[in-house]
Amino acid sequence: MESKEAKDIVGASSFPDHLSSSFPLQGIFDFYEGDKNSLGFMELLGIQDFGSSSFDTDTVPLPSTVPSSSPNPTLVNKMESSDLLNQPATPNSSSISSASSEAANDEQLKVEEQEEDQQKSKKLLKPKKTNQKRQREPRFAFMTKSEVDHLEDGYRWRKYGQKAVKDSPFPRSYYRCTSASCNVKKRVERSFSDPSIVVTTYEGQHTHPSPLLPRPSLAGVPPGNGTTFGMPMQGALSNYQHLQQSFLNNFLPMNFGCNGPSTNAAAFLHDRRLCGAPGPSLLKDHGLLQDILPSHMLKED
DNA sequence: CGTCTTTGACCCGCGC
DNA sequence: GCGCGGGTCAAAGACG
Repeated sequence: MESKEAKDIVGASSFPDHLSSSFPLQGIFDFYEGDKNSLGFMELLGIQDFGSSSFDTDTVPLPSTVPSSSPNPTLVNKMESSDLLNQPATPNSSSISSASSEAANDEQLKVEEQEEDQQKSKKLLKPKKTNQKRQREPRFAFMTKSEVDHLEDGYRWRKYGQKAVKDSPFPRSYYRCTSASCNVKKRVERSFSDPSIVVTTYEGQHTHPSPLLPRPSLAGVPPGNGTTFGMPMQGALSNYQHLQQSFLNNFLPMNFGCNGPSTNAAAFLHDRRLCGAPGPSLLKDHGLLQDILPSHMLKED
């Protein structure tokens, strides 16, 4: 497990014009670690939220399917074509999980019966723990330009599988959070057309703090401190709340510790998370967006 | 010895 | 129904 800590944002790139107006979710900025030879070079290329409904298995299509007409053809085309932009954006994603659990209760008996049947008919096979239709957690993917596949994110992961990806020479790795009772998974795969790009897809949200990230300064930080960065407050963006939360919960906690000066956006994103009240209520403004997007992009007139 | 990775087999959903 | 591909399981091995 390598340690990859982005030290600084050397520059926040501006968005392509065609993106800035059509895809508010995308954040493109660069992180560089001082020593690029130590695997620190990382560039966050894009963020994508998949919502929480059932999903297809290829939500992050490989660049090979994308015409290369832009500086970042994969990302651009993918983001624009993704129906995530058109979906209800699950503003009340919590209702989904509750509905799911009710459905799960409802199906419990059927499931148990099916389990019995299955075990009878497959005594020689490994008994499945459940025949329940898999309930998918909200997923959240982003692309990073990195030399390493498995980016350190502050949580401990156990690799439980690796599969070859169709039409790609690079395998996809499957990780699960090692914390008991935490059901978060992540998939890591490298882009085919641009091997320097790593696509990381998180599924679910951590139910525990980062085990690798000491937070000595947390107690000393007044709540609401996240608004002190001078970013413009914009209108509510509830559609993105779960996206932001996923991002904060899953990715940021570690690459950017909270001890250093909050001179990089990710670090102060992290501070926001730590200092603010947990939950969506924190993110009444643009939240993540206002953090990663250049301020001029947030002005929507 | 505990933890993690590897890897082949299996399960499952989906498209044809 | 069948085949394909993605996702998961779990035994075995590696490693510190």
